[in-house]
Amino acid sequence: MLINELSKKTGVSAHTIRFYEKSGLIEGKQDESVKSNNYLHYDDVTIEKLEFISDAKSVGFTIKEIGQIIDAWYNRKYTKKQKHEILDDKLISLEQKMKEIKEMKKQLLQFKDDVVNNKC
Amino acid sequence: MLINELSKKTGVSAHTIRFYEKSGLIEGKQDESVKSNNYLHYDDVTIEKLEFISDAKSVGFTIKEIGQIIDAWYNRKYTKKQKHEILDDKLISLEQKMKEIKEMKKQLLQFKDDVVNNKC
DNA sequence: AACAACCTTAGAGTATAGTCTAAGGTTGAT
DNA sequence: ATCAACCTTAGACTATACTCTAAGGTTGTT
Repeated sequence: MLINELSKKTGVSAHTIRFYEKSGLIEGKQDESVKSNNYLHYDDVTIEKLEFISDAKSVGFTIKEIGQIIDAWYNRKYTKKQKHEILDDKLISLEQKMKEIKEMKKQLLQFKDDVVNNKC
Repeated sequence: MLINELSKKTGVSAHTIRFYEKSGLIEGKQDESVKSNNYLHYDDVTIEKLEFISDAKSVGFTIKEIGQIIDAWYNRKYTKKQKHEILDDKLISLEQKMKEIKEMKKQLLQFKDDVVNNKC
């Protein structure tokens, strides 16, 4: 599919898709049999990747980190061991985020308590 | 205390402290008895606020959101009801973040599994 | 052939959150 | 009085992650 269709299927704008492509997160391929244009074609894996990118951004991963994860997932340039290292590293950072959120939750509940008791 | 001392006590640079002050997150006070300068003085509550800001940034809250929370905590411009609404709203967004992180964790574990089984 | 509706690249513009520099005034010790 | 070590404001600069515009080429239908 071409960029517009990919955009419609994922809800990600064509501009943003091109930005992700420049950033190395996704990759379209030219149809070798067509020489008259340089239109890029995208496959269903790219849809999966864009969905993943959206989720990964939500949890606070940067483009760079998302790139690492996608590489650990789809790319052939890493060994199994390297892939595990990358993914384990991200899993640890998720645990950290989780811990921070729990602490922030406690803090906000304390604030609510302070409001009730006129402590602020 | 003056800005440099506050910076040393919190680990937040004087530049960033000024940026937070401009953003409305914290507020120094001039010593009314001294007319020769316009040095701003900060109290211990500002230390608490800076520590809170750091934690709140870690969980992904924006400066604007952090400002709302600090206002709900310290400011007199809201009723108790309004303060609760703001804090409850942020608590809900923490729950949401937590859910997203748990899903991302599952996803990354699946990726690890795929690596093991040569599915990618 | 002409037209809409696509496609491309290059580069400018925006928002967020700092980070730094410059220019100038104040304080406190020598 | 002078000097280091503070303080101030204004504004320029940076990185991240988009978001948009311009200029030009291609495709498919009429």
